Amino acid sequence: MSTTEQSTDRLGDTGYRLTAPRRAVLEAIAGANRPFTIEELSDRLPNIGRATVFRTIKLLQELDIVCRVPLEDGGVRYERSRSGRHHHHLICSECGSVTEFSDPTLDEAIERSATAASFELDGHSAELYGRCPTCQHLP
Amino acid sequence: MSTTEQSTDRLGDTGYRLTAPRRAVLEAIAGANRPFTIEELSDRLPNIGRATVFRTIKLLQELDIVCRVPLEDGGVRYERSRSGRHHHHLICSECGSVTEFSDPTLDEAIERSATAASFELDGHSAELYGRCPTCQHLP
DNA sequence: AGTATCAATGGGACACAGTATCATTCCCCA
DNA sequence: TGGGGAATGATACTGTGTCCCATTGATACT
Repeated sequence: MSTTEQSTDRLGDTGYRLTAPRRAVLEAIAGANRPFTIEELSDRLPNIGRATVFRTIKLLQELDIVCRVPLEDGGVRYERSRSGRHHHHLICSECGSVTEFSDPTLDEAIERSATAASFELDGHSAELYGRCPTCQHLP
Repeated sequence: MSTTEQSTDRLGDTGYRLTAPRRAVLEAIAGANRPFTIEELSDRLPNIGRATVFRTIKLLQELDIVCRVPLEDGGVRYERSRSGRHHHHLICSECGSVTEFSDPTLDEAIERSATAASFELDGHSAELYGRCPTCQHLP
């Protein structure tokens, strides 16, 4: 079963309607080979309203099908979530690639920090910026 | 010595000019009692161009006098940095307060995650979202 | 299958964050 | 005290995201 099929199933299962625009967005995301902006996505879907693209991406984030990737310069890109679960990002400043990783010890350290400050933790974000293995040896 | 004076000194020491607009921004920041947006800051400084407010905040971030606080909903606020050093944020979703904290074990966990992925780390961000001690017992 | 309901859409206006340009100003040092 | 260069301000522009509202269409019910 393709990832697009998995995602449409997930939409249906959660009570959301399976509309043509949503299918089109899912297909465009499946076809993207690197993190994308909404503008890029919207340009690839000229028959679909920009507001709908935003709404669909928001929905897909809630379903953990897509994740938001905050860049070091304040910009934002989105990427299809590989794991569909909680994770963090390694973001290469050279090639822009985004790698997901999960690390329980990192999450534990975050929880300990919150506890130490008597803070009731709801969620967190952690992004690591640097150079991926491929880009380390370039100028 | 006031925090504003400390900051103007820091500007002078680093070779930046001490101009009237920069002093005004520093005073407005010192007078802010909660994290602010650029719009709010700009509104409080009607005689100062918006571009200058942006430029000054960017400069103050580089000098670790001000820090950028990314919110859970994607919005951004800024706050005067208390420590002037590397730190993370505890952001209360109830009252919007921002608490700085430093935790070497958290930074170490981040470094270990990068190393495990053969990633050359340049920087990172980590924000914790939840409820501060004061807001935990509210409805 | 036919239809009613309400979620979803499209398109434009709007809000907010941030940058680019460029003529003018003014800080600082010699 | 004057010259050079950094800083300013006004405006235009880009990008991200939301709001509104009339219209469409997926789903459930008969």
